[in-house]
Amino acid sequence: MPLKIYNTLSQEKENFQPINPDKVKMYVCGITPYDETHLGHGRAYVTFDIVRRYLEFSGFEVEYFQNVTDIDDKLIKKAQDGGTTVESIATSFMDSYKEVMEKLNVLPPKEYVKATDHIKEMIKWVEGLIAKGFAYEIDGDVYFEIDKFKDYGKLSKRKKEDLLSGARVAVDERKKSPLDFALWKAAKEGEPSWASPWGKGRPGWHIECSVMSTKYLGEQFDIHGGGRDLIFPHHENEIAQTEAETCKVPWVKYWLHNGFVNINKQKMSKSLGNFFTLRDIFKQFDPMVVRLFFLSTHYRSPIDFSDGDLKEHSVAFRRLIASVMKMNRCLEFVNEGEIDLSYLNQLREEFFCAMDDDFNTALALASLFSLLDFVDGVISKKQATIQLLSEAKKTVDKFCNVLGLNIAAKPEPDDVKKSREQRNIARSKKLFNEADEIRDRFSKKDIYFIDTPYTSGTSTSTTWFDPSL
RNA sequence: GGUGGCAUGGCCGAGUGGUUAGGUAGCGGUCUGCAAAACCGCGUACUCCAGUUCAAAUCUGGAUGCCACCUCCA
Repeated sequence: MPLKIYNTLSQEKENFQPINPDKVKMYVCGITPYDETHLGHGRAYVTFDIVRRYLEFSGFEVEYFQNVTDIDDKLIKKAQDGGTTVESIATSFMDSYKEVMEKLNVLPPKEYVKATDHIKEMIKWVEGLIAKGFAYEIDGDVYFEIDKFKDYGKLSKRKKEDLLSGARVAVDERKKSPLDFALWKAAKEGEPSWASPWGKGRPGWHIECSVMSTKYLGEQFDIHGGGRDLIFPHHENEIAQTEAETCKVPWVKYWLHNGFVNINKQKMSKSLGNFFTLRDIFKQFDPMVVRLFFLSTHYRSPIDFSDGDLKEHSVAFRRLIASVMKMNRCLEFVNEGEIDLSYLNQLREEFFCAMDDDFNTALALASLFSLLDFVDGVISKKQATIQLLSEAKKTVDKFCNVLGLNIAAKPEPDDVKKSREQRNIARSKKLFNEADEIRDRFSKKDIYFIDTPYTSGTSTSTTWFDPSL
């Protein structure tokens, strides 16, 4: 089954065929590092991490870039209020972002490209648009003239008239159309600025993505992603200015947008005060639990967040870890033997079908859990074989790798190992009080001993696991 | 007002024109000394109305409700 991807541009799932058959070029709108990384960022970048991982798994070489908007109004304001510089704020929140992403097991892009490193290219680009008649300057500001670009609205499916009637913004009378957007903004007193043909100023928000994505990926590339909210105006404007400048259509072949994180069915936002940073959430929940929570809903649907949901996924994640540990341990005890692997093959097929269908991770998870059920059942009936467990393990590893779920077994700490063995000796001597005491002592520390039916001489296949990272 | 989307069992959440999603919670039972986050069994759900069809929760139309975007935002 070919990979199908929902394209916002066509509003349909399309068979995925990159421009170059072996290589996928992908650009995702990154953050403006003016505050802590929140749940919404987590969802977005986990989504595109899945896209990237699955494309790589499917045999493509993926070239993935993400931008950093390290100059903008919010950063300027924060710097002014805090008596510090835009640069130091941006650097520190960017570091924090990278740390959080690493915890979520999000693979880094090839490069995080910074807007402020590309000012010259942006100026050149704006000059080009003016020369081609798509842009005009007023008092040091440069605007893109919407009416010159015929396809305006093709991504967000909006007509200019509709946009005009619904406009909620105060209209700047100097602009030719209220919808014209800034390519270059004249500097106000005390703002960071760069010299340009139109005086001191700084780039508008949208131009950086056009300039940097085409610089690193070429004038046409495969995938451009971001949150749903970016469809309009950000991505719409990017298309206008890019296709106007390069005359190559389409600029981007597949547009992907992830759904939002909601709190009680409402969009999470600062103004509503229903805002959660990942750093805070990680104090209570393992990052892999958060990742599992994201994966349990299709990436384009809104996902409602609550404490209870994370608790449910904590249980599910523990179960996953417990099964994996059990599998590993039993592998040391079981014998050779032929066993029918057709069910495993079926689950593999289902898993990859699900992923091929626009990255349906929620459905793919069902295959993962069915596999755990199957293996746990076989173990508990004492019918496992080396062949089966090693195949199952390989499969679980593969699934988890595609999903970015980190299930790597931690080395067993010395005290755990010692106590586990001690407990087994106690059990063999039928000193059950002592055995139970040991198990209870560790379960209080969130470390669990689980017995399985396999034994070999005096040793037993009791395993341990610690569901935290 | 315009545009897009959603309504599924206690909760979360996939999906298909007729056959078990899955997770989680609950109930009953089982094994192993016990325990388990283990095993076995248990829920015939799909907003409402009309239509298409042999058959619709799945397609069409309408209604109702909810959400998002149209302003910085993942």
